[in-house]
Amino acid sequence: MVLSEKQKELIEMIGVFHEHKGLQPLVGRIIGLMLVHEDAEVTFDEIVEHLGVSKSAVSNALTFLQAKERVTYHTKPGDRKRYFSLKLGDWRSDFEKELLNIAEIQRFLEEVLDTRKDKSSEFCTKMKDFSNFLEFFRKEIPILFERFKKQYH
Amino acid sequence: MVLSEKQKELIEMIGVFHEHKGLQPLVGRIIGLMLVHEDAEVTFDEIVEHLGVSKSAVSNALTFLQAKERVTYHTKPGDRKRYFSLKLGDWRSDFEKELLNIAEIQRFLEEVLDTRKDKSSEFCTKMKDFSNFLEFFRKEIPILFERFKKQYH
DNA sequence: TTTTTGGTTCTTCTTTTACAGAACAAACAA
DNA sequence: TTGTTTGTTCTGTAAAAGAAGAACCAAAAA
Repeated sequence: MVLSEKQKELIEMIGVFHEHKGLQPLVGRIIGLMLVHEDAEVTFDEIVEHLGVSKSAVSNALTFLQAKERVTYHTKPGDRKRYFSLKLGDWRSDFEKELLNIAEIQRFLEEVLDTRKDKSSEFCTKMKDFSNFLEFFRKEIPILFERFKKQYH
Repeated sequence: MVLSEKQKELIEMIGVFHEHKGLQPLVGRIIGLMLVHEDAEVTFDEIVEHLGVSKSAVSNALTFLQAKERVTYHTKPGDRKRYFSLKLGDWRSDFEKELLNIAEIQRFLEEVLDTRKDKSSEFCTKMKDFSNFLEFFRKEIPILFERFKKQYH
């Protein structure tokens, strides 16, 4: 398959987006390539060629993506190549995990509040306020997912 | 002020938490120090001493935190020191921005869907499903914040 | 005026990241 | 058997990150 300019551009944009989330550049671009690839799956060689990187870099990136359960591969009879693709099936739980994770700061806030003597200060009130919201948020997220499921299926 | 073991531990934990979000180590620890500090505000020197880092590192970290509007300082009459503290007042909009930002991937998903020929494939269906959820999510987040405000105030 | 305080900027150093390239290995093919 | 395909692992390295230390500067104090 040959990539159009538009596709190459999308790969870069998706790559940068994932870089901002702390993933290494190549990892984000592999995700981009898998998303735009017409077969929705790519071989090891295709990654090497389309992204112009070394085999070792690709091997490490794929190992990482599989460890994080973002990618799997399957094989085809009479073909030794692996066909790597995104585990898009899990987007729901992945996204939920991500949301709950950013709310993890609540645990630290509560611990900090425990250690503070000025419980009724404006500072503590604001922290408590935020902590309460995060608690609320963590309870509401699963409900939000449920509502979506019912509404759209 | 002298920090207890518990407080030092909290600073480290809060530091690591922020490192995972892509902030540089010292920045996360400064946030931790400001959270546990009994005055809820720290001077430049206190940061240098409590965290055992150089003045230049502290200067750069504080510049960064102020640019990101996470920190401000005020001064006291007859005292040349700056008292730096967290801008905790904005937690609500900050957190909302963070949530909407992680939903930004939807934009790319829609663009990818545009370029794909296999619109009715399982792959595209799942992407569209995710994209729909993200749209739903982005609309619901502000509502969630509103509900919290009413419920707890 | 000179000195001190509080902080910034510039240069340098160390460590880590992200990748390249070559050697290697396992499975299959000839 | 020998060679080929499909990756993996090991070693090296350029570049960037993160911070140290010294020089520097502006405002206030002496």
